[in-house]
Amino acid sequence: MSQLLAPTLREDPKEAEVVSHKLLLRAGYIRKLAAGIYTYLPLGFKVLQKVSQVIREEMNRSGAQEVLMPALLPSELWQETGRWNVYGKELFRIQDRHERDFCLGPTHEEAITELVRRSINSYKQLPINLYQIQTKFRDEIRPRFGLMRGREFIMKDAYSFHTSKKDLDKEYKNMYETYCRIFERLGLKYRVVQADSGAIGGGYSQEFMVLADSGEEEIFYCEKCDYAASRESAGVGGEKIVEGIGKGGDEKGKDKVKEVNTPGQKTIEEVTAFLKESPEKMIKTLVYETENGPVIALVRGDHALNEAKLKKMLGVEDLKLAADKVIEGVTKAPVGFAGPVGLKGVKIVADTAIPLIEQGITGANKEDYHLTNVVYGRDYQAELLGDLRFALSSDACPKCGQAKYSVQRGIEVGHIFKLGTKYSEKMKCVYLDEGNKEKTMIMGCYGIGVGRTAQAAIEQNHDEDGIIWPMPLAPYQVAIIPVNVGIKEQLEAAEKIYQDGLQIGLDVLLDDRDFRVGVKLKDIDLIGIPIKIIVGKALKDGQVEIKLRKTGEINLVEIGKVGEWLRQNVCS
RNA sequence: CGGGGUGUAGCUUAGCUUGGUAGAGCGCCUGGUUUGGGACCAGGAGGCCGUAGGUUCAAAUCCUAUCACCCCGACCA
Repeated sequence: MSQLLAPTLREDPKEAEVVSHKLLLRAGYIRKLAAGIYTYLPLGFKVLQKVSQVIREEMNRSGAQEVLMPALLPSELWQETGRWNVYGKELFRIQDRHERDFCLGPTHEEAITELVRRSINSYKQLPINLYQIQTKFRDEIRPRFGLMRGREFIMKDAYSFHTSKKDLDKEYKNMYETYCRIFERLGLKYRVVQADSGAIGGGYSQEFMVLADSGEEEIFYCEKCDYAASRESAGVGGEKIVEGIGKGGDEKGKDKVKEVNTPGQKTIEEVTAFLKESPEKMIKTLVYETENGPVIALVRGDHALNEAKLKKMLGVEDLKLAADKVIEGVTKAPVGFAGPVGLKGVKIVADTAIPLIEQGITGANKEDYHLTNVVYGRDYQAELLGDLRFALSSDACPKCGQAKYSVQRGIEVGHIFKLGTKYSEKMKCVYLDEGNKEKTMIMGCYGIGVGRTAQAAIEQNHDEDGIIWPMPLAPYQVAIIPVNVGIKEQLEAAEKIYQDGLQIGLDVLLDDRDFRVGVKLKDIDLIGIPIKIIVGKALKDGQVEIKLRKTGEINLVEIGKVGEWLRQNVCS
């Protein structure tokens, strides 16, 4: 240890905000080179290797084959799939001396598809699952929290190729189980959630979330059944799509629409305050632009529209809130007074909560006026009805109908996708089937953030003294601490135990630094080594102390039996 | 990209309002005393005060620009 580069810090570096980041820095695991770009010091690198090793073993066990692809990728491949243009600013682009375009790979669908289409042409060679553990590059809008969101980070990515949807389903399930084994072996508390597949695209996808309060995402899950989803994709249960309403029969006893003057009152807050009404009665009218023209989306005043859901409902690629000009064009009124009543020639869609508003309030499409007593079906009608809003914890589970969601934050450490033919089609990744027919391969893709997983583990396992590594992740499982290296017997005994530990095949660290014990113990605790073997006073009785980081439990063990103790307590 | 904030020694920072050429704690080096949970004494090394320009007799301090980093929002493993 006296030679190990593990520069521990007594104070928190000010660049860090979350505990896991502070601890990685303080305990000498990583050092920052630039925003979102880190050097892994010996300890940090060792932890990465531990994570990688578990991943590797489980992936291999599941039949996947390891490869290593280039990080530097030619633009041509990305042109083929169209992602050269779609990926946007997040892609690190560079040119070589001949001014040819390249990028630093943020993910490798193109590269792997290129490989497979060139080397596989028969159904007999399928299915196949190839993976790599490699550095990825993404020019993140905002790198943060150390390894949580870097611009350069290490990821395991796997890609599978199949002849049928059914075969993909089978491999997807296989990977799902593999991931469960990986995160269980790493000793992490996690949950699997339904996810939005985002830019990588394709169909079905699930995220593996490590539970932690500092997580960037909210997980909505049901305590009754196994339903869990990200905030992005959590469904809203309990509200039936109301078909019956609106064919003219249901407005008995309801007042006529009334126009009210609301000078300058534009936002939901302003209008509700002005009219002394609650936001649940408001029909929020949002104008969006899509590649198929403008669309009006309606959600309740106290709900937030989920653009991902809207996109899916409309089946469009491009979606953004309309510019003021467009809104004025559609509603013939200044921004802030839009409403669905009387609008013609524009597609209107609504959240399922909308028809349930008995007598709503909404913009009059006329400056400084709103309408009250608006009734769905009598005064306006949506072309499509569906779940369009972000779920709230008060919403019901869409799967079993349980009345309330539970919400907890989590860190996304793994993501599995059924890609389908999104890439293979564009890149003509085909094979010949039994009938000598050319078919497009069906793909799946499976990622794990390696550094992120390590950091997430710290987030879950630490105390005020530092990190408490789960055994499989610890850079060293055991630290041997001679209390005073000046005392020959202590140092020699420690060295002997060190050698024994190595022999058993453990990662052992000998703290031979000429410091006071207090300093050494503090450092080892900060670093998070699960087991300390303290060689000190008890040596004269032929004993050493074995102390557990997690519980503080101390065992006095005879020096000759240390090897046996370790075999029993660490190796198993 | 928008909003907020910070740049002074390896780390944490004082000084900036009210200009006069930099101070502390920790760490590091030397010697000594210590030695079971971040010891003590003595001595020492280390900073063109983020960078560039300007104002001034004089700038860490005032002004302008620029860069870097951190935090909050829209994106993602």
